[in-house]
Amino acid sequence: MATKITRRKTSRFRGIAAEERQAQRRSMLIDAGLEVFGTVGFHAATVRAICTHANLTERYFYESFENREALFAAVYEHLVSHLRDALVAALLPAPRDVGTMARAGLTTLFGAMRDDPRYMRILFVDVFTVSDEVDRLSRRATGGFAQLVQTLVETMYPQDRRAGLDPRLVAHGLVGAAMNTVMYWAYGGYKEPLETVVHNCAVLFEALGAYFPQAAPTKTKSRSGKA
Amino acid sequence: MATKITRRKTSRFRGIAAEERQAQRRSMLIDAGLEVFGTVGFHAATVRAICTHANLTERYFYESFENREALFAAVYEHLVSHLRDALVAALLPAPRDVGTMARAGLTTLFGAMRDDPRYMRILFVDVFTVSDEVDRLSRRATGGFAQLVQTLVETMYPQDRRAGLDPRLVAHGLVGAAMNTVMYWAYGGYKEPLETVVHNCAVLFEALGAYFPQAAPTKTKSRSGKA
DNA sequence: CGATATTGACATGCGTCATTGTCAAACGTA
DNA sequence: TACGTTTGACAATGACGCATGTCAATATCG
Repeated sequence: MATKITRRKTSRFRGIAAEERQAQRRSMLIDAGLEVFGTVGFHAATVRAICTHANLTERYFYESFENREALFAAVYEHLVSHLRDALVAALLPAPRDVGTMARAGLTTLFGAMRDDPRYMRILFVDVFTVSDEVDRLSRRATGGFAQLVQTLVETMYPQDRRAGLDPRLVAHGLVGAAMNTVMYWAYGGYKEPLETVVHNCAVLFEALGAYFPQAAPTKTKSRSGKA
Repeated sequence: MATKITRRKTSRFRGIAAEERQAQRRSMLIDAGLEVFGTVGFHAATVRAICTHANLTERYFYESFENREALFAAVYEHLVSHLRDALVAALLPAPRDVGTMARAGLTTLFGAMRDDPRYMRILFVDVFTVSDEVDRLSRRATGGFAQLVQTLVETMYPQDRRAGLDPRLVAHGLVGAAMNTVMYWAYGGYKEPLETVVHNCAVLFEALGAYFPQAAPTKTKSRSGKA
């Protein structure tokens, strides 16, 4: 063959480096994935539809992602980290009070769901049906949120006040309450004001904080036999 | 062609009437649907696999069901009505006390989930991703359970004690708590005893019963500012 | 300008699965 | 026994979608 090999450093196209162009395409695909997965659901989402939304051809899909499942995982992680950041930002400056913190967190989460209903479909519905691997991903994520709630409860209330309760179970219960509340809200078309929904969910957190059935509160109080 | 037409009434095969045979096949398909949908999930379940499990050929599938989705709907309704019956049976004889009734109901539901984990996959996971029609089905079903909880709460506590709360929202929150609790339990391999899980979930019901932030309880009690 | 890199539109191969159809064997009844 | 019914095994068809490949048009840079 030809002995002379012309090796050219291209690396720039429309003024943008190759690496950055690729990163942009990946980002566009994640946006498109959010749109398509979040509206028609994972199983009805075709690679073609995603690429059409991203204004890219299928070749570029496989440049950034192994397959449809991999894109879903990326979208999912994207949303989770976004929510986690927002949650932390909302909780850090809040007063160290269970009710107030619950309201701050729930306001952030519920607000995000109302602002972008596509989140819900991805975070709470499809994620469990994509694959075992994505399922594990979601366990870690919701476990992380439950961990947050658990830490909050454990910090707020000393050991002796929550005797007989398993903080992990309670935390997952509270997380489930929030999830189903927001889903009900969404299905009804977000009729109720955000504050109302937050309030009705936060009450569960507050009520638990005020009520520990087997507790030995600071003030002597007869433990009425059965709960 | 032949003028004589031999019309024979068969109607019996292996001693069973045609109608009953068909009903049996339908029932076997529902059982197989529970097995396959409940293990690999709806989207990975093929008609062939279902028929294999039912010991029937594909022809008989379409004799009883329009398509895979129709079978799923039938399986779903089957499970829901089963659970509803069990729940009513558990609640009717129970004392009219929120904590006790919650425990009775949760014990029934959680026990059913542990006895047959396939239920969970169908009732709480796949049902939202099958189709819009099945989705509506599920809204009605969970709405029914929430209605039950709501009625319970409204009966137990008079209007003035739940001022500021929307019973529908609270009920959906509690239902979500139960759902996520049992899912966490299942994912962990049902390590904790049933009573423990029930207790940690029932506490949410009880706590709410004992705590109405804007309530004006019968006994005068200083409303200590924050929870 | 000319060579190469990059892109976009589209085609192709491949496998899977739903759904219908074929056919012979087993069965029940006259 | 003889005939129509019921059943089970399996083939045929057609649609769909993933994943890869082709090719011309456009952009970049020496």
